[in-house]
Amino acid sequence: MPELPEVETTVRGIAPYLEGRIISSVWVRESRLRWPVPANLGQLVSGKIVKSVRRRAKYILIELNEGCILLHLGMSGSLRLTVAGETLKRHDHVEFEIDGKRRLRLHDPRRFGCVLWIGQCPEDSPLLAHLGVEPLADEFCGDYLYRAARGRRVAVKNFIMNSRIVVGVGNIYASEALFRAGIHPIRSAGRIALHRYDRLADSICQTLSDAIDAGGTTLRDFVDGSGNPGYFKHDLKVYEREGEPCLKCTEPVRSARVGQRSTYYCQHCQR
DNA sequence: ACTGGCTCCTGAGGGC
DNA sequence: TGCCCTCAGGAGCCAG
Repeated sequence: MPELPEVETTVRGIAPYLEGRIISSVWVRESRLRWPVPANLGQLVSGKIVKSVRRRAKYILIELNEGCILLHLGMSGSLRLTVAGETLKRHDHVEFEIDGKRRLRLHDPRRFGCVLWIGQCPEDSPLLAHLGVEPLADEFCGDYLYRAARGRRVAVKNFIMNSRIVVGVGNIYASEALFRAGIHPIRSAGRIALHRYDRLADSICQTLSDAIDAGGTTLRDFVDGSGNPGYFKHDLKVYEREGEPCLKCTEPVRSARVGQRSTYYCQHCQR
């Protein structure tokens, strides 16, 4: 399931094959994604030059010489570079042809993803305008989290998964970062000291960076732009390890529902 | 202003 | 073997 590291891995993988090139054709085989793929997507982007491919939160922005393609992988999406003639798979919903040869193909079984076109500056679009800070940016630090948490009673796990506060921390990495920081996932966000937020910010940053270095986490079906899985799964300390020994203290890892999401933690190491 | 719950969707896995 | 049920999850949206 694509979280920030998976999206970053995808962007790095496809950017060299898109930037400076022309989108020659577009095929939309299934337009019923999270929001309908614009019926005139082909007209809007065909013949346009790709200026840059970048990431904001978990959105992929393909900026053209006119307008911008906004993509989201939802939870089962992946983007692959391929060539004409490669067998289409079920759920290959949208395909872009680059320079008349290479193809960029969106595969998304659960259709939680989206492919939209934005005419304005992408950061001003409603989907991006209210997003919080990037966890790998300089302004993300313990002090920022501490200030944002004043007066908040929500569980800290939900707090760090709130994209208006900080983007890109999904369910897997939220559990992992809280374990690394020694903070219990259901502790109230407003009742955590500054020095513990310093540690949490470091943990979030470190966990995400490690996952990017490993090419993302392939739990079930994630593959990067070349179709390769990620290897961070082997580095997960608590996620999906219920009943197995904590790697710090050997107590069994516990699981609980926090905000309708499965959450993993160590009762002994996290307070 | 916050917070929690609902919703979209398909495929995997378990029970019988 | 096959059917039914539950669960997984990103994030916008809405009601309280």
